[in-house]
Amino acid sequence: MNDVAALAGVSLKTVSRVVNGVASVDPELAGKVHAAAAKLGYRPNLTASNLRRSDRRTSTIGMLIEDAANPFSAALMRAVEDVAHEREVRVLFASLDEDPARERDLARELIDRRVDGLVIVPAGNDHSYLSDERKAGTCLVFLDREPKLLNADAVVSDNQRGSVKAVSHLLRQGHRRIGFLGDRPTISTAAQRLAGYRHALEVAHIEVDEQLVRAGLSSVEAAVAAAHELLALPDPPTALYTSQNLATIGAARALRSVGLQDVVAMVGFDDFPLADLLRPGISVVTQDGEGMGRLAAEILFRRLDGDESPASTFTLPTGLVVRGSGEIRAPGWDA
Amino acid sequence: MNDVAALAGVSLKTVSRVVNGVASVDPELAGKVHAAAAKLGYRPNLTASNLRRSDRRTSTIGMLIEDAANPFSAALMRAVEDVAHEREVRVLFASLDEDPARERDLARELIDRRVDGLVIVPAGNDHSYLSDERKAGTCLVFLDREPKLLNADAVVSDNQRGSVKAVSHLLRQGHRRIGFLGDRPTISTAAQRLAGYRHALEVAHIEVDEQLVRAGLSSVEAAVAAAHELLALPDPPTALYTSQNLATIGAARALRSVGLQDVVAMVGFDDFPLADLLRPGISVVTQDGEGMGRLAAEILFRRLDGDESPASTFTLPTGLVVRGSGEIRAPGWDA
DNA sequence: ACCGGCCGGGATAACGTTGTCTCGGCGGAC
DNA sequence: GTCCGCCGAGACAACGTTATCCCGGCCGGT
Repeated sequence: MNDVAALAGVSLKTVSRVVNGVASVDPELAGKVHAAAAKLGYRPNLTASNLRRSDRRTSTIGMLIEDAANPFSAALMRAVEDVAHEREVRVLFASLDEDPARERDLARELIDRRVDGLVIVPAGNDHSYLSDERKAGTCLVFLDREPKLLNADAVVSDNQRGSVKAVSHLLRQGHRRIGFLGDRPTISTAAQRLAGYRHALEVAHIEVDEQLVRAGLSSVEAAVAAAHELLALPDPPTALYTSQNLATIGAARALRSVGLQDVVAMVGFDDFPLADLLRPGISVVTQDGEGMGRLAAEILFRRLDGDESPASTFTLPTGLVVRGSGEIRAPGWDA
Repeated sequence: MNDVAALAGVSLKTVSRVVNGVASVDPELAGKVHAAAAKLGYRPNLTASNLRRSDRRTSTIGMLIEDAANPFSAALMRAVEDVAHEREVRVLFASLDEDPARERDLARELIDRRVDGLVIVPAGNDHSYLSDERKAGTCLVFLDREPKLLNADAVVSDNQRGSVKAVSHLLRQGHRRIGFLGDRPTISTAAQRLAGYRHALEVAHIEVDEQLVRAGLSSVEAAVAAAHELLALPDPPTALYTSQNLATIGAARALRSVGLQDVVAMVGFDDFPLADLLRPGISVVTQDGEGMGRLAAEILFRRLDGDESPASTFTLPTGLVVRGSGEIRAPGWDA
């Protein structure tokens, strides 16, 4: 910038003004500055600019997600990116792989990098470590899972109700022995979905058979194995509720490998591409990943624009998409 | 930092030393500094630190991709992130949606933000705008598509050979009328895949029927429509080669909607989850997205570590996964 | 013609940190 | 006992930009 000023024969400040497009600069001087900048290949240093600027904004937000390669996380990222892009804000991301320590370290680091705000799909169950940061003015929005031991905005799906929707649907087809496949209950969404399953059965006056409940599945392979175990029980379930994507895919795989896909009903939580092309199509409870991501980003930017209202949690409704697998009737049921 | 220094009764520089873990600081002073920092909730400002530091590294790389929500892009991102993470480097990303102007603007902006390097899945066909930046020392690695009018490293799939693999496989099942569905040929990978299709037919002494070639498909819906058009021809193809993910899904959808999935053969380029669960399973040519992403990132970091060897393009081989759809024989063929 | 106000541009400091230089103190050796 | 050397810590400048303040000139009004 110094060199540009020298070459254009103006002061440093005038170059700064021209670069920032301040209107009150003499067009002739501005032309000289532009010419000099072009000749020298001058590019402004946005990190230095940010350091000095009074608004202290980096035009960068951080996003901590479960795994960038996971389709649900990817949808959230893209939605957040789109909202940020409208404001010329870029996104710094990192995958957590469900590791609470990694969440803590990365959240701290991104804050130290002076991101304007942070969208977090948390891995841990204690976010009190962020309370100082929040007091210091960092904007935080939790996504998909609520914050624990911390007061902050959140956008989540109605996991429990979604579960109830899935299980009631199976109950309506006459099923009474419904298997549950899901992720580790330390993950709050997984716990809520399991709670919804229990609740739906309870309301229907069906006692939960703990043999049919397989939580703690964190891979397709684990889900396949668990589904096979359930199907091999002396009194196997006539339907499966798979409370997570990988569990759904694992169960679909397991059912097909033993040819039971038209016999055992199943409903999954969370949609996935091609679910409709399978035979039978997989019925699912849907959540609006794109909507959740957009909303989280919008809340974040509203906070950055000065919204000081109390933190709150936005719960987005789920839907039920009927494709065949969830409408398989229980044996001997003709309602 | 000033306040910490004051509270600890030491100089600014000593605080800096303690924060950066310089060994030669008196443990007693270090303790005081740590206590003061904790008391004041001091957090270092990494942007300022980076501005001043002599290595001029932001520990940030930029990544420009097609669309974060697209599974192939997502796999690339995750792979790059993993390599970066090992070096404590974070990733700033942006989706381009195949818009060359967006590519140019975002590349410039990320460079102005002083990312240490850039991994680009380019949208445009002229990267000469980056030649100044490259001369100025910015490290660039192109991913999935080679740079045009610019000398830079690249990691790509062997698209043409992969296409040949797919088409030859169909030829071996006796097919002579093979439809082509693909993306816009302005995208270099799409062009290479179309070239591979033409080449394979040429080698087999089969003239390309231009009626069977449908390029320019950029959505599942367009692919569905194009597939239906091909199937409605007076002399329809007996097999389809779909040279891209969305085209493959569109064709699978179209075939199933008219019940021809066991009659018309198909092979797709690029694998996708659940391809094996469909009936018939979809045979595909696979590319190693994770490997490509990792390699691109590794090349980038090698450059950042000072590798000055001439830029080169790394071409990764493709594989063929046989699942059923590609092994459907041509009518009357019993080889 | 003189004065006041307004506006464009320049000098200077500052943002929060680190590199460099220097100084002071302590210990060991002659 | 004195001197030298080494090591730990502080003072100061600098990174590349922008905010603030001020100055000078021009124009309009009296």
